[in-house]
Amino acid sequence: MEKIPMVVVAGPTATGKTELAVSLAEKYNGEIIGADSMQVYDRLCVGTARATKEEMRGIPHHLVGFLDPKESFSVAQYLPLAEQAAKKIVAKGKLPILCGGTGLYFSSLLDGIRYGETGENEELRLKLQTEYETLGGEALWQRLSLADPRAAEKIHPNNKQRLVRALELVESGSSITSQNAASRSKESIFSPVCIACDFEEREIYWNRVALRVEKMLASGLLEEAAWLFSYAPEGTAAQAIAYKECFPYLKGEDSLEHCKERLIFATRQYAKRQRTWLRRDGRFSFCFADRAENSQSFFENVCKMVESQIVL
RNA sequence: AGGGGCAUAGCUCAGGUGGUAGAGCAGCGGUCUCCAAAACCGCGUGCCGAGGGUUCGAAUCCUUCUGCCCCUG
Repeated sequence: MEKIPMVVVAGPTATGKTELAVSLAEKYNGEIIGADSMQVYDRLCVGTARATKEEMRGIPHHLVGFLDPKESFSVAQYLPLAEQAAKKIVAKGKLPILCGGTGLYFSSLLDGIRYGETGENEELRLKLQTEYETLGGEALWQRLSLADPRAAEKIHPNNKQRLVRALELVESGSSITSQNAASRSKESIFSPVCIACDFEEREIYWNRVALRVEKMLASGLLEEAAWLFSYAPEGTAAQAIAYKECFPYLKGEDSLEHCKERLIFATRQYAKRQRTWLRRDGRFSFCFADRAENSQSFFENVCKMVESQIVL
């Protein structure tokens, strides 16, 4: 089967992915598919730095802002939707442009991983979470190391989330984590050009982050956070950076200054993890905006790269 | 002007009676196969303000200088 050509625009937050993706879509007759675990939510615009109507410039965006913030969401649900969207775009004779910062989402999509067969077992998971609290991580880890030694080897006893998930798989009898790696990955249906937006000078990047935080506050971040806090304080959406940091202020537990500072730190730390992910993925070429003379030449360089690697 | 206090990591600070320094935060590196903007792991990055003295040995004691803070006029 013919592979689907795709441009992937990734990179840490606040590096200009959105703008670049829209420009590429305009130039190459494309449509954008979001690859962002938080931008999927409806009504969370400011805090997730979603493209505004004006910024989209009429380019269709898929998998962005379509989900109620009360709903939980995960890679497993994302992958089939993204694949479907890509196929639809290609069927229209257009170029799919994947844009977003969630490494697990875009890497899994590009690798053709299927999570579907080993679904989650809510009841068992809750039980295991309780056991983690009462028995301790070490005890659960021992259990995992008997049932699935190879998985245990890779998971630290302190890592509650992964430990519980691995045991959930083992004890629900569906499969074991270490076997999944081989069986779940199929051949990728995409032929991607992968671009990672970033800034070479850390100081320049940090200034952008600080500026963006100011802009968010000016655009009504606190109001959005207050709404989310009353509407869905527990779900996946409430974990998002920006909202999470606003909550202590809204509850009157901390000053706005302090929350702002913590938001900046959290954003920087998140960006660091994103870079680690991108480096490890290995498919991405880093494009440094602060290395180009201006935004025009930056865009031209990216276009050259796209054209050299993809048949349009 | 006189008296007192403080100068230690990027920041906030620990370092009884002398044995060349350590926490938190920040930072850096990493893991990742259904919460991933999550969760987790690893790493101290230092002319201890400057000079002189006492001592085998000074961040620690003495002294001078510099800078900041407080009090009295």
